[in-house]
Amino acid sequence: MRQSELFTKTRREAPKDEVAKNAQLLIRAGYIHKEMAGVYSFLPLGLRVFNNIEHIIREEMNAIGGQEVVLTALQDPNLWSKTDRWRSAADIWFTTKLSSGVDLGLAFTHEEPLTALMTEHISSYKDLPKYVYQFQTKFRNELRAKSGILRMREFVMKDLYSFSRTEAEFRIFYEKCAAAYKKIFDRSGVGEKTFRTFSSGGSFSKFSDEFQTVCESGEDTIYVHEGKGIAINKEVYTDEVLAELGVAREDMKEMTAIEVGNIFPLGTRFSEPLGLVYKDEKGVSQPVYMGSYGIGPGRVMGTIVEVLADTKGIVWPKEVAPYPVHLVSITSGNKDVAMAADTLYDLLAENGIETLYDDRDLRAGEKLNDADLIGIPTRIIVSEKTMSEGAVEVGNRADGSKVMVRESNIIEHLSE
RNA sequence: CGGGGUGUCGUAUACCGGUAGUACGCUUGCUUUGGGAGCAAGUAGACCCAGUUCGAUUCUGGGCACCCCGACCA
Repeated sequence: MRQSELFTKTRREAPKDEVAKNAQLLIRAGYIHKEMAGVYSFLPLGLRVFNNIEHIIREEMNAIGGQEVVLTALQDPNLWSKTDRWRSAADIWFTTKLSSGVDLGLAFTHEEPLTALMTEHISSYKDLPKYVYQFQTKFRNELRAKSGILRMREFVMKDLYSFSRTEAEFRIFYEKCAAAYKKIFDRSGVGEKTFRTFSSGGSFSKFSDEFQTVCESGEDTIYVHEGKGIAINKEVYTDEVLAELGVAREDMKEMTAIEVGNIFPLGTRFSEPLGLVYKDEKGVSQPVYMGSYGIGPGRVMGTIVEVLADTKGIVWPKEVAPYPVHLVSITSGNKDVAMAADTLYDLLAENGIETLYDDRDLRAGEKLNDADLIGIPTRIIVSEKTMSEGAVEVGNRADGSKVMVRESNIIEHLSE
């Protein structure tokens, strides 16, 4: 992608009404646009990052047997009445009406519709277990949207639902999914700071596991045992829980964190009222044992920015970066440099290396500052200086290191 | 939803009961060119509705929007 063609522009200053680091940097670098409080559009670079995160999640969900679907955002209140959630969740619903006057809801989660849907496909123990997931827009009427893209009113969530015969069978998948989540956060570059955290189960169950990324701008307080890698959410931080997890209060460190994912047992909370049952080996009807597993790719994106950005701008890990390589020409008005950079851009493309190419006719300072802000991991600079050495400069955004690489070796160097 | 705050060119800011200024951006020209360069000439602005006033961007009231703290958060 030639930067001269990219419709988004960087900004020197953040909008005055954005305080969250993630929003300030993502807006300045042209990744997102604020539509209104808690509602953001994703622009070309932002969408690429979002898609990369989605891709990681999709791969890991497929690897544990997930089957992808897309359910609807418009929801039938009748279904929600069966689980008694149409009214109980009223404060979070965005609701609307058909022209006939019938109430509709905009989905804020999908237990009800998916459970109801599965009754058409699950009837025998032979049909289980099954794992179904989607990336879908959720609408939540949060009383207060905040923290940029960390808490939005409209956002995409990956939600997976497991359908198992028994609690024991459910538990096996639950642990598999926890391991998959670990991989997802590792690949997203925040693995080191993300803890599986013992938490309350909200209205669904006694407990759940949240994945909490330690970060100053987090909303949650957790207690971490660094040696054992055990973390407990403040909401369930009791002597009883400490004893159960085999850790002592004095070894726990208080930290603030961002909840980037959670997994929890649903039991038969939804299968019973919605009639999702199967016949066991003896022909006896049994309710399906369910679990729920969520990650918001947008929130992961914001968290990466919060955790990894430095004073110059965003720092993307390789797998989520909008482009792996940022080619920057510093022409100083020299057409030969521009031509050499064009040639290198073509070479990279021929070798399947997706590149953001800053071919704009600007001074070096502006281009380099923009590159810092945008945060692509590898930067290649072509200038009079590098040409005189018959090489290009390859820089690392994260640690600031630079090496000169002969142009004939560049592809080999990048594929290392 | 309770409390607090803020609305001025595209962005960030200043001042003011009477002519709204600056920087960046953008346009044109010249110079410059490895860390947001210089000169010159342009471009563009008071959230909305009332009220007070000779006159309101400024004061008052209402609305709307946004931000922060709290509560809430499958």
